[in-house]
Amino acid sequence: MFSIGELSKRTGVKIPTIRYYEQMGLIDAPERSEGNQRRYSKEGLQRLSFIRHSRELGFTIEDIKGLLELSQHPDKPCQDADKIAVQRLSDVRARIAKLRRLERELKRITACQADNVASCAVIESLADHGLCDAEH
Amino acid sequence: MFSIGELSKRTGVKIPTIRYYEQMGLIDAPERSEGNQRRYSKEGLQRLSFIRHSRELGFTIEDIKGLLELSQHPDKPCQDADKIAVQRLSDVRARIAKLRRLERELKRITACQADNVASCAVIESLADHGLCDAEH
DNA sequence: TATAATCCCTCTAGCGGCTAGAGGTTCAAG
DNA sequence: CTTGAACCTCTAGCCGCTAGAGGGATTATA
Repeated sequence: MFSIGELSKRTGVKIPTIRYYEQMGLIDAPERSEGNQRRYSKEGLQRLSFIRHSRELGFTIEDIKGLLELSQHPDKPCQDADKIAVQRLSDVRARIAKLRRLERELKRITACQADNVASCAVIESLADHGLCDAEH
Repeated sequence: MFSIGELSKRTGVKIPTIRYYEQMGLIDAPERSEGNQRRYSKEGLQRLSFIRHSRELGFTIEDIKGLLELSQHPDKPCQDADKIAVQRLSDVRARIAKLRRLERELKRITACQADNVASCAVIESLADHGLCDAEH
């Protein structure tokens, strides 16, 4: 049995966030001590680790609800889980592509050699979209 | 003189967002028509374009306030602007690196061949952090 | 056993950057 | 002059937390 603080340390999820997940229905309300403090079991720990890992991979709370639901039913086909993950993968790839374009432009912009704002490439580039190398 | 709708069309910034920027102090409150509707000048258009472009590059509202402030004072040194942009560049690079790690892991995960959840790689990988290829 | 330090509780509000909707007013075309 | 689109203000909601107030519980030490 862990207190919320211990659970937090073991999973790396902050205390208010754990309570938030409980509120959102991601984790079940755990047992309580006599003094009304939360007491978690090993299963609670595992479930929270699952959630944390999923969040790190960028799944939304709603995604995770679906994934958790699935993981509770090992006999079901896993296409749903796969679909969620594939969707995430394409999100991630799109974001990478977008950030790469930004990187290119920022790199160009920050090669500013001027002394004052009047001829500063940073300001100039922001002011005039037409100066950009690429669509973004 | 543009109405807010025209300004929106020309800049691609949605109407409520323009009003939001005004509220946040990013753009000055414009003149009004007799019937109290906003009327923008060319400068308003330029300023909003600047803002939009900056937002696309991921600068925060606060960053943009600083950049706009600078752009109003062409005689100032431009190191401040450069500093903001360099900071953004390193943010962007960090995010790209993180997303690349996620991509790798998601790619591995989504190569799921199983029929049911019990042996589904997606669920499995999320459940056990130890299975990950990389730190994230 | 007393007490202090640390933990935990609930509740409410705030963050950034918008977005949506209600309920009403103004503008421009025909 | 009428109609319909565009505009106005105001409030509340989105996500995923995070912070703080004002209190009670638990635990380590004296």
